[in-house]
Amino acid sequence: MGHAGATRRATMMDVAARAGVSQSLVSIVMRGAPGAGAQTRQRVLAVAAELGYRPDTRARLLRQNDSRMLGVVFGVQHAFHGDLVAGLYRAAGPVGHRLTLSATTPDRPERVAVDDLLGDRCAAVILLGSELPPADLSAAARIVPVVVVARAVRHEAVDVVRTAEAQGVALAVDHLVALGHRRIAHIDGGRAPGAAERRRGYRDAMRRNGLDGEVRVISGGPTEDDGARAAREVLSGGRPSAVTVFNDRCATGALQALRSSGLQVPLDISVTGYDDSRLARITFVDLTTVAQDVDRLCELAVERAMDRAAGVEITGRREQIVPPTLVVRSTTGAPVS
Amino acid sequence: MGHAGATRRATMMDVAARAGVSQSLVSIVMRGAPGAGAQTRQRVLAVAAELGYRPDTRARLLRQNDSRMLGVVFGVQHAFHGDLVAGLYRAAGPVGHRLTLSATTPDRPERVAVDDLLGDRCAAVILLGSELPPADLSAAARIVPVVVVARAVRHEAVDVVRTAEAQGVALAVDHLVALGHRRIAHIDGGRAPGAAERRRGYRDAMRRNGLDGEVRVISGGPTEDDGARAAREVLSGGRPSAVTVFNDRCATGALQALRSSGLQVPLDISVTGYDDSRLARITFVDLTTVAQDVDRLCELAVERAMDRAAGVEITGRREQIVPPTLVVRSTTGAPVS
DNA sequence: ATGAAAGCGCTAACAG
DNA sequence: CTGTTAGCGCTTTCAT
Repeated sequence: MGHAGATRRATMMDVAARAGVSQSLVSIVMRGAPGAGAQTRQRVLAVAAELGYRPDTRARLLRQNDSRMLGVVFGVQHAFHGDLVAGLYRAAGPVGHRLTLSATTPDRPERVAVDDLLGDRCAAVILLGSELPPADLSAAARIVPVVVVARAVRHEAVDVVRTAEAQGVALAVDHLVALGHRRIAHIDGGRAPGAAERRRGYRDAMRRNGLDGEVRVISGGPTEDDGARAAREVLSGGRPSAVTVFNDRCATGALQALRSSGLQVPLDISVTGYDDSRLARITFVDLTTVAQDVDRLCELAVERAMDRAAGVEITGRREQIVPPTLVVRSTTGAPVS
Repeated sequence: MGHAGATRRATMMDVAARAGVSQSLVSIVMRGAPGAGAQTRQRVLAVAAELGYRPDTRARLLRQNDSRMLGVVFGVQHAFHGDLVAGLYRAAGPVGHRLTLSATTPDRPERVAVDDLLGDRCAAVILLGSELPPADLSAAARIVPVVVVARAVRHEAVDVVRTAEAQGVALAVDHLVALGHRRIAHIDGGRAPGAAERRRGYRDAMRRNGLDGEVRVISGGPTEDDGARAAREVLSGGRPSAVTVFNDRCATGALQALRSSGLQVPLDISVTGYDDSRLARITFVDLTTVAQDVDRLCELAVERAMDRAAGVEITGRREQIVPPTLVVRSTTGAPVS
């Protein structure tokens, strides 16, 4: 057996008829509102279960005209976005909001994903790592409140919640300096999101530690292969005692290349990553890395989205910046020097 | 400025009033139906754009009472599910169906994700790698057609679309045998989904190749750490010349452990993975692996879901099995022997 | 080519 | 405690 096929789904009317009550009473019972007798309630619930009845969320929202629903655009093949989506569910549930997801994929550009959401009458939309051009951002923001997470977009019409990227790299540099390192290089992320700010964070931190003369940026990228390539370049130019890397994937690639050229980590060279992704936590990688505060980012994003949707007056900056933390593992140590 | 805040979203009525036509005409124009003058059409479209108007998908579906919408439950932190979701969008778009996503996360069990979808009046739901207990599966299937993808659930009420897991490992074994290997071990996935069938595929393939005596299964698991642990065990017991591993993550861990104990891959030992994940494609991993046919899996899943939703009579088995392919890269080669 | 009116499944007054 | 009624924003006859 299985599902009947083209059979109509049960409605409140069906339940009402079968339970011998009015449709409004069924409504009251289904949403647990006060105003129904205990046994009526029970009978209705029994019939509903028997019929496999589920209230139609859309009809409900349509009527209430208050969607209490947040749209989320995310890259379904982007691991960090997965962590953020999980955090958003955690943040939205307790405050009574649902999430409706719209994914970007290689064949489904962000514009399409956002468009989809706009038809869903979300109270607000949250864009993870948005790369939408300003014009599209404006267009969306005209229709619904827009909150961008984990991307430093500069747009007067949208709210932004993101990590203090520069500070993350600074934490890594300070940690290495405290261990006694001076020749600290940086493998950057090229034109990847956040790369510029992390690069700047490295430069500033080096300067702040009086290491202007030691600044050395090697061009890398977001992938393992970028890291491996960059590592080979690092070695070819008077080896530093430590290197801060754009992200964990890139750092993993660099680690691999470093080790396969005979170096010991962290004995000969220390390495830090960024993201605290699952990659970094693998026992034999065990990478010292910078962790973004996912829960905090998500809480702030949901809160801001709800406030905008409710028309709350917001004082202060549209950009909220969350500090990262350093997770020390085993790829950093004192230099032998 | 940004979004006005608690302002009401524009409706068809607003557009109609501003354009000086009836609401029905706006409806005709917005969905591109025939029956509107060219200049009227233009004026309406102009007003809609000016007002930032978007038709309400929910109201539309509610009225049409034909959702043309497929619900998808997926693990948002599961990389392979990301690939499948991308494939589902590709498959559903051309046949005029939308997707509505509901994610499982560490705090959001599959039951909750499915429940959410049931209120959305999807025509059918597609469950990726479902681990729902039979009772829950039955409950869902009573309400809406259910298609499970990438998991060999055995349930009379649901359709299944999955890869011929056993065949995948058999491809790997045959490839190794063709290269001249005989001592081929298998690092399994423990109790992970698909592990049992892949283990069986290994055993059968060995037998078919007359290598019953060489069968050796080492208990592993789905993660890199599992692979590393298993690899150390492999080495401690009379080293095989090749090993087929449960999945790419596990294989990567095994590779790492093998190499760090001084072995050359594939010179001293060949290794195969499973999944053809991004991991396998990294240049310095470059893993020979088994690829699932994502597009085919998704096409079949969407087709089946639509057929069930439309009440099409389905003859033949409820389970559709898609053959995998072997992707030969550089972790396999002839044994030195 | 255009408009009026009914109703999708539900919630929210309001009556009894 | 229970039923009646009026929409939410849209599509869809059916008139005009």
